Amino acid sequence: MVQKKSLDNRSPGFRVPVIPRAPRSARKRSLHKNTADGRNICAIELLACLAGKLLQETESSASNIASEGNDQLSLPKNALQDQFQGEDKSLKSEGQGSCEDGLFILEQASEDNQHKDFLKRSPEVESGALWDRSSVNTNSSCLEKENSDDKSVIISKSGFAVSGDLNSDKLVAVKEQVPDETFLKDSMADCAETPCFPNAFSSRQNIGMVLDRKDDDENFPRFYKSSSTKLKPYKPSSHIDNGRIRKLSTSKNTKVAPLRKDTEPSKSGTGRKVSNQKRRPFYSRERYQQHGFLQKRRKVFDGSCIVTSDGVLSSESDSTSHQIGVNGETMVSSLGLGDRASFEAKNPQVKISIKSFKIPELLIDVPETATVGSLKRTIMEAVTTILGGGLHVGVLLRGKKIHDDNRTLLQTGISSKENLDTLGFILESSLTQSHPSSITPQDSTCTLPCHIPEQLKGSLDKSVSDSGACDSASNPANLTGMCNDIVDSTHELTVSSNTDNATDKPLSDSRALVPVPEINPEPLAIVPTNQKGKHPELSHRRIRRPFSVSEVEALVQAVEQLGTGRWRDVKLRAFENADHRTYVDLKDKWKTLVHTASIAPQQRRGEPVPQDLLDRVLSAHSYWSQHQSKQNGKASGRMAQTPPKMIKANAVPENVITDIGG
DNA sequence: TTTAGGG
DNA sequence: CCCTAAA
Repeated sequence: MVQKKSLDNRSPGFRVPVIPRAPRSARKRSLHKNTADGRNICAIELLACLAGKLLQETESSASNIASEGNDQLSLPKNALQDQFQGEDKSLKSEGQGSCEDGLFILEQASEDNQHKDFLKRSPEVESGALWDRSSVNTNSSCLEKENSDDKSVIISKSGFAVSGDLNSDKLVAVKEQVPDETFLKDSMADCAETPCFPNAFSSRQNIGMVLDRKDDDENFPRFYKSSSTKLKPYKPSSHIDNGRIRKLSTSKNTKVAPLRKDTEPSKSGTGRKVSNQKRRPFYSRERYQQHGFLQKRRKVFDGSCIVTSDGVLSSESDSTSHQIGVNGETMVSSLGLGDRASFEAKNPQVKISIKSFKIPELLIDVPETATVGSLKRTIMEAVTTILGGGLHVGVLLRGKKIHDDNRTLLQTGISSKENLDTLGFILESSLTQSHPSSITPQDSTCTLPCHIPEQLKGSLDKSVSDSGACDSASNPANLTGMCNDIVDSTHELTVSSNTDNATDKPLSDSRALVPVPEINPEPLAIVPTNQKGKHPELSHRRIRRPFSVSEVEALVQAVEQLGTGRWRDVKLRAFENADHRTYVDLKDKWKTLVHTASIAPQQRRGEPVPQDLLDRVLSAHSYWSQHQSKQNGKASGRMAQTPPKMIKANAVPENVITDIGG
């Protein structure tokens, strides 16, 4: 996108990068929502768990569909209804709500076989199509109402959105009514050989990504409280009109994006406001959240098949080992009830089943005119970037992080049943400078292991606070609803270069990503469904968006030519279309660039900036320091006389320090 | 609004 | 990135 401005032909221009959200900048804002949320999560997961069991039960009795790796668990309508009754009801009704409630309905008229087949070996697996499908399937299995010819699946964007009435306790109770483990075990045995899911889902950690929109604080509460309505992904017109949106969006840079494609570039403005008025790339926020999306799937584990709802529940068939279900950020485990004796006798093994990992929050910025296809790719890029950017796993036991990597599981207590229940894993971004803040044990707001790591909280908070920024973009429907065929050729959203570095390795893992929910092929008008403006004061800090190398390049070039002190011009010149970059940002960036260039490479952080660029930074910096850019610029109107780069390069020998990096 | 700097 | 004093 962006980069319309020709940078003198010399600059390759830059593209607005898709930057994975760096947890590092997690701002701890109010945590008010967290507590409640955390509870709900548990409730949700519990319910999901229940559903899983029920499902299992139903399934087994109804003959095994396991014939060929069908990952789609179908759950007879009745079963669900009966079991959930009230909850179900509320759920459904909620599901019918507008997208604001985070629920979508998926009309899916396909046969299991198709899906199975698809999942098994679809060439699209790599393209992201899998995401769509898997999402569908995954979700389908959660709450699926099966009809003779078509199914309606209620999907929760942000997890199992059961009614707000449910609380942990209640759920716990419910859970206990579920068929015993043995039963489950048996029923699951049938599908033991079934490749429950594509490779990605079985042997390696599953990564679930929840694309969700958190428009504003209201969302959380609303999400649970729900009330009414019919289902539809979104209503293009039922909400605020564009004008309204725009108005609302102007307050802060990171607000809602206008739908319209608009108009011509505003001639003068460059500041945030102006930017907003101009075409503003819709600001999307995909965040994974701890709501724990309802993803139930089967897993084959040494002949046993575990059905879990995000790790809430897992059963083991192998008495000599433990199986631990991992769930997203936090994972829950349950130790089989098998006899311990034989277990200890042998060389005990701790089996850990990671149901899914949620990837850190993603922030994607794409133009309104971007196609769904490109959006998909963008997301994929972002995801791979995150994965490749250096993720490491953190192990939590009883809410505490285990730092000693050399200790054995036995030593750390991970092998003991009691502890397994409190075992958790968390993905942490290496990009995050933040020291893995140890999770506070007190976090366990709920009875069950539903620890919410600080980081998570942070991001949650952030999302909440950033609320305004999100919007439609995250509307799942927009993300995956469309088919890939539309693979467009518009490169508007080419992902930034900074993804390059990391794309390699993770690529292969991309399959493991389990995006989530979504769907509903509908026009993707990006409709900011929420009207914010609620708590302006909560207004947020803009999300951190590291400059990509190309951006830096563009900046450097512009400064070389314009000099420092003319940020507005720089902005206009090189970042006119980068609405999220204000001249202040550019100025700040330059500031940091200068600093970066002055320090040893080892001290630098973040995506490394090519040394040559840094050299240019120093050159330009020193040059303009002596040449009062302002004066020159104004006076000559053109700085031809004071050619930046080249001249400096030669004139300023200091630059030669290049390799040293300062 | 834009700069310039400190936070 | 944010916040602001100044210009």
